[in-house]
Amino acid sequence: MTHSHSETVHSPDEMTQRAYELLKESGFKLTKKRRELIDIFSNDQRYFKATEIHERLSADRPTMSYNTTYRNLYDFAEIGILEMTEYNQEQMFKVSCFPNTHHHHFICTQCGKVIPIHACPMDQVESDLSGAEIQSHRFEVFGLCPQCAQAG
Amino acid sequence: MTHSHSETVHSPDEMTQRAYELLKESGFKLTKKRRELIDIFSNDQRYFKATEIHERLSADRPTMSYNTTYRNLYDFAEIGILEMTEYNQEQMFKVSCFPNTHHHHFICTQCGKVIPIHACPMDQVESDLSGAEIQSHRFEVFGLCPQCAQAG
DNA sequence: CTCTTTGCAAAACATTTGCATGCCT
DNA sequence: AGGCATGCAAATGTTTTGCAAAGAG
Repeated sequence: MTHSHSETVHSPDEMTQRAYELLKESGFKLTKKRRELIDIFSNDQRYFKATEIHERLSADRPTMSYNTTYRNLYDFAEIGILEMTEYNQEQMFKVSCFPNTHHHHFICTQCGKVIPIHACPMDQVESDLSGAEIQSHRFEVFGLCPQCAQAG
Repeated sequence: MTHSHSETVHSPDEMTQRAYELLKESGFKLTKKRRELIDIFSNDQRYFKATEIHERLSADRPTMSYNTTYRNLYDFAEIGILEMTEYNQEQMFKVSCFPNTHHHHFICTQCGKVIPIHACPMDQVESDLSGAEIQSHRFEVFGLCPQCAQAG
């Protein structure tokens, strides 16, 4: 086990604590199901499909129902516990990077792992967009991570 | 009517001809329904929802069925007649930019209009991604276009 | 004790598929 | 004529909703 990209990989405990704080700040209750959900994301800081999450939660323990899973995933994304994006025609979820400095991601389309990208294109675009009201931007690079590229 | 961003707005005829060529090259037949579909996109070079397209096709003429609409939208995206992206939790479609030089877009989240962005961040990211196999990238800026910003 | 969260079931919605008929080339 | 395109209807898959019961603070 090497620690590549250790700059953005935090310990499960750190991520879990951060998630609990965000729940509290936003007035959500900390339930057993939510703890299980947060555990999955904290222990594997990559992108998951909603169905993958639901399967994991159903594996050994009593199932978390689909609607509760979805409700929590989307709620968590809204309050900043999770990052959400879409690729391979699927909605994907990952625990938010922490600390939350602005950055972008390379995302492995096979395993969901991310590699941080420090360049941000926004400083070069303002000139093209005078008069427009910028709300958000998205910059993502997709491909195979070094591990998946070797395996394939 | 001013011609802002005229560099990427081509005449409906140009877009239509280009679409017909792409259909032919890819072995698809040019049907009446497909011509209607292409007309909509050529005459309004912005992003549309699939449902919006379907409604337009159903407005005065005999309806194009949903499955034919979807089949064609996704087929057209695959052969390069359309560009496809996702925002506001919806799959959106727009006629491809022509000529097809590499660039990115500001997209108005209200009306679907686009403004080209000429900067591409990819030249700055390679160093972060050694060992990875890059397949694609996505860079999009969202907000309100000058017209929608003023109206709102 | 109160209010949120959860489960269940069903609804809503978007997309896909199989198959018979119809239309381009 | 032959093969792709289309419509219909139904299946699929994902996300949402309403409501009663259970759990957290």
